Amino acid sequence: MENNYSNNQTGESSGKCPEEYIVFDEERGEYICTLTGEVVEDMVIDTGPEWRAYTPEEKTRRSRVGSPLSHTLPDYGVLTTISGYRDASGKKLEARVRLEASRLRRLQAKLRVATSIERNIEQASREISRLVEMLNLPKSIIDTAMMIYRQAAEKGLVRGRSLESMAAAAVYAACRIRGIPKSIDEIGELIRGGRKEVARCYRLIVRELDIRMPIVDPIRHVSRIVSILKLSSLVEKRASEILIQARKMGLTAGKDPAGLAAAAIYVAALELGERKTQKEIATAAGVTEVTVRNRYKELVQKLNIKLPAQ
DNA sequence: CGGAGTAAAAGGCACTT
DNA sequence: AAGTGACTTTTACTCCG
Repeated sequence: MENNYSNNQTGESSGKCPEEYIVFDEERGEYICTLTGEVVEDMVIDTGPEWRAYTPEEKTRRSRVGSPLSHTLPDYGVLTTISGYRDASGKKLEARVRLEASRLRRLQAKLRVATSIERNIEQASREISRLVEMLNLPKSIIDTAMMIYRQAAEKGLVRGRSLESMAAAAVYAACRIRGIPKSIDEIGELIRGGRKEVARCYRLIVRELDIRMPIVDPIRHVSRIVSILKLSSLVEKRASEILIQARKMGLTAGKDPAGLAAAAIYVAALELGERKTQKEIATAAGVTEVTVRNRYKELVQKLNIKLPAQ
């Protein structure tokens, strides 16, 4: 799996609750501190229907529905240019006129590129909206994704790649920026290229546009997984504690946040007698059993967690 | 079946030659 | 630009209670 969890900004400073760790939790409408995991401020915000984004019926939405992509790009390949050094009747043009013609030609070429980019962006907008809707993401993601896509398009990154994949990558990037824990797979399932394509385009975007990408806090995965498995909020709380502790010990750098969250939940559920199988947790988190095992073993060992006798 | 463990594959990143 | 190494997760097993 793509290993972009690298933790460059290892801000492991143990401040009380510095402002930069306070983060808005989209799914729950709360401000939480990612260091302590506590709710900083309870703000009842109506996030509309989006709050159901992470429920089990996700599965049922996996089907490929939505408007089919149209291949009817206007002007596809058939373009008019102001050409040559002869006029309509075939006479050679004199120098001045020729200069004028070449100026127009350049202008037209520029304009053509500009409008073709516009058209491309417009189509991408449809695709992005479609993805955001199918993933039940907040509408505001569309704007973020569009910003990213626009920059990519203007840099000419879309040329030669599928618009679909680039749009999907923009959506994923937007989620990352906003700290929404959507996986590349979830987005990849909705397009033809699949996860691999999305991942490739995403990396390209990040590299070429110099976007500094915040790593997704594993704690953000916790509430999602917990709600899928219908575990108690005690488990959620305890799992967050474990993750905070793990981060302090530098166990989180370079690891899949979803895997970490899954392992923490597994441990927490075990401790609190709300046992779930590794398999259940793994699939809910979108990782493998083995990953859960590895992470969980590491957590138990390095954090000296004593598990109740089974 | 759930859990534990493992070897081998595969992916992606930071290096070098 | 291909090669290498030190990572990761996944796949596909085996073994145990």
